[in-house]
Amino acid sequence: MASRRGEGETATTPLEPADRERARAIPEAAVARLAVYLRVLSGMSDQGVTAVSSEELSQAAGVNAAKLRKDLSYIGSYGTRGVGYDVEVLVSHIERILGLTRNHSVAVVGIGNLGHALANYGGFPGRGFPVTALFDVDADLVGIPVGGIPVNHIDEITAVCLEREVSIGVIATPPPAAQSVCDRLVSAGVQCILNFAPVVLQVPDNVEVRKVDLAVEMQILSFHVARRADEAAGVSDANNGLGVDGMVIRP
Amino acid sequence: MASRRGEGETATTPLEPADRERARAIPEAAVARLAVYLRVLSGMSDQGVTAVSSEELSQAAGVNAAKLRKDLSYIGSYGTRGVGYDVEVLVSHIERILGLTRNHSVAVVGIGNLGHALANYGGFPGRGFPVTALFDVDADLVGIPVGGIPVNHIDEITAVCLEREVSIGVIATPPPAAQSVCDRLVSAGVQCILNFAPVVLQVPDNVEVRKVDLAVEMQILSFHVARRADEAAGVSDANNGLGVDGMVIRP
DNA sequence: TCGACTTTGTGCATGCGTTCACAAGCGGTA
DNA sequence: TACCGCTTGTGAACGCATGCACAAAGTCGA
Repeated sequence: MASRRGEGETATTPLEPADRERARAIPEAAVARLAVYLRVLSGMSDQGVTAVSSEELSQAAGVNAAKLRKDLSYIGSYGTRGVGYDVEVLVSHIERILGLTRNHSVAVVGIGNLGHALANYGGFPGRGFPVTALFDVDADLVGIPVGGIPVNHIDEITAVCLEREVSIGVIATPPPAAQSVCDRLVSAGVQCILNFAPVVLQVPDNVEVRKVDLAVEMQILSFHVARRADEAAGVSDANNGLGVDGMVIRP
Repeated sequence: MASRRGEGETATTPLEPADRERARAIPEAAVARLAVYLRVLSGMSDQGVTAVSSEELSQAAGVNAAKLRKDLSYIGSYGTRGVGYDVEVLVSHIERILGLTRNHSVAVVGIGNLGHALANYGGFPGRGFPVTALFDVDADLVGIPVGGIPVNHIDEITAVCLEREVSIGVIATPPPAAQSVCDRLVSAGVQCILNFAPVVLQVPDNVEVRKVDLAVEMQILSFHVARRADEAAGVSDANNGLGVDGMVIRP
């Protein structure tokens, strides 16, 4: 209702000024890793582990220990020298920094194969992201519940998103529809979009877009396959010097 | 056929030594963007566009023009100064560099919601990635075709992957099964893996893994929501310096 | 209480990727 | 043919992220 994000934001954690400053300084890459640490830590917590060292945690998360410590230092100093980190403490601080103390309701647009998969994900791994709205153009789908949530028609995006306070929109439509859907989400006040359509979305500056592009991922892998094959097939190492260091290699 | 990658690699484009050297020097980030350029260019090609300038192309791809030119320079100099690039020429060179001249057959493991979606993707947007094998543990699924391909039991991974020369494995299983599936794929000779399971996979050095982690993506978005809300709610800018002792905090 | 050992937090250096700015090169035109 | 304007290709500067190495700080045992 009237709880547009305008003012007090008192509903959630206090978020002290110092943290806010810190949050702004966290490198994007570190944020992504924090999310991974959080998952690993949650798993440990479930198994009754209460303390962990940077070495253990880094190994479980598949990163360098120094990098992990630096990442954690971005959110504050919550470790104990000589001992390590308290799992619960770390979990709660990472959750706070990542904004997981709020409830982010999610809308999925495009109930095709992928949309179904997303709708059934059921809040996504771990708590925190309830899917509260589904949309599609197809009239045959409208009204039918998927994963417990009824599908609305795409024309209702604005109304429904505002009503249910959707903060994250997921686009799983065919490419041609993506930009139009994106525009509607934006006009409904959605400021974060996760885009699965292979399209470069145009959005205002105040909207954050992340894209998941399967074709691109496959092609990157393809590149590596090709590189590997070339290395193997081509003269194993007879790249007889020249080049290597500097990109430049002119004929 | 004896077309294992052992020797001449005569089946596909010649790939001259100079290109091989160049390919090795292409930054990972640039490879990802090349894939995007390729899609944009393909779209232009379909619409009958034959030439394009770096400015136009960069705008369509959502990147900086200088960056685009540098990215293209990694694969060679195929533009014409004062004119721009020939769309077809660029398409074919990017395809070659990305290794899309070969056929990469794909195996999807885990035919749940996501697996269904992937199987039905039908070769993925654009040509080049035929899904040739599906696997699941569930005996009820085995034998039933999904997207035209019959599902095999997970125990058959090695045999089937070798037989169908699978070069890319996609893991869409629940988290606990992911590592075991990964190991099987690796032992079947699969050197590239796209992992949708929220798990950090352990693989030998010669295997390339890319992961798509929805939870992480959502959490990154959540972080930005939180940051935005804080900026809006918190005294608009009264971050009156003195941000902790810490580093950074620029005026 | 003291000392030895362990692990964090971080200044610093290194390397990679992005951005800038401009010379080189090409087509069109007189 | 010679000039002019446009666009590419790239050297160089910059900035961010990674990794190293060590001092600071805490625990544990004697």
